[in-house]
Amino acid sequence: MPVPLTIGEVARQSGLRASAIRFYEKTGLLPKPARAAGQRRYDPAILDRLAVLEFAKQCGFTLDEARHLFEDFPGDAPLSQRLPGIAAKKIVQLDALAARIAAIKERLARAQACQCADLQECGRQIRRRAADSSGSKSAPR
Amino acid sequence: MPVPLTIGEVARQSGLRASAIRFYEKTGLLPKPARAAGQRRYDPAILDRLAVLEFAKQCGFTLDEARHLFEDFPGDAPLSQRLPGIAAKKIVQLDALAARIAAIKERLARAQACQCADLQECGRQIRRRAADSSGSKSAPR
DNA sequence: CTACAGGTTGAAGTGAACTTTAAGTCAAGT
DNA sequence: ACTTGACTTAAAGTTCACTTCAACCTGTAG
Repeated sequence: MPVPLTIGEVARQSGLRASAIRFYEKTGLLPKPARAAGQRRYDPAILDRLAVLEFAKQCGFTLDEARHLFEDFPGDAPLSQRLPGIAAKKIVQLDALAARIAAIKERLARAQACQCADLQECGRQIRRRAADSSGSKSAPR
Repeated sequence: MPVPLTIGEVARQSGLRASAIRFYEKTGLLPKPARAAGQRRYDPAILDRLAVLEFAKQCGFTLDEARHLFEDFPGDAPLSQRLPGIAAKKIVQLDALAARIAAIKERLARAQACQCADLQECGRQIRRRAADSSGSKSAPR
């Protein structure tokens, strides 16, 4: 029988706040632990579970997505079995985000080097470019 | 005298909702326009201003940052004069974000290919790696 | 016995960027 | 006169991931 942890000890060891742990439990991300005199007592394995949750959060999953990561699979399936479907979508999103970042850097560089006489002209040029790129794609006949 | 636009027309032409335009005005991002019978009447130049605002938003500036972009400089200075200070910081942020994205993709790929027997082992390995990379950097003596 | 550290709860608050709602005004068309 | 559509306002609601609050309970130390 592993030594049970109080919520405060789990918080210390995981780096989370106790309030976050309670919140995760309330929203179904964590199972309800045993109680001693009304207080939560956690199996140390909770720390592994929280690590997986942190991993998911750091990968940009919402808590809702993380819940699916836990719920939609048989009890102890490893990440290699859980991840494929959801991770593929996430990677597409990440690639899109990376592309956007590159585009933003380009736009910032351009704007910094603009030759406009005043701010209104900057606005006009931005509008012109927006109209160009959304209106007709490359070759109007 | 340019033809004044109602808020609805500005909304149509800018792609924003009227509520957003009112919100921007309330929070000081847009000047208070003239009124006719209580209704806002905009100089079409507002569209250029909104374009600059959209540009700033798309570059990842918060509305607060955008406000500074407008306020901290003499009336009509072009972006080339407004941008340098704030854009440099933003580019650093963007580079950091791009690096994080790359790191996330790597972590996702790793996790998809993990050899763990069960989810708890995944958690253990994540914890081990986290401890490794934060605890001692590269070479403990 | 009392103080105290830590735990418990539900409800409300946070911040960003808006949207929605309710109730009202106004000018033009029929 | 009446209806319609677009506008006006302040206030409250939305989403996400929590935190903070107020009021309470419990085991241990002195």
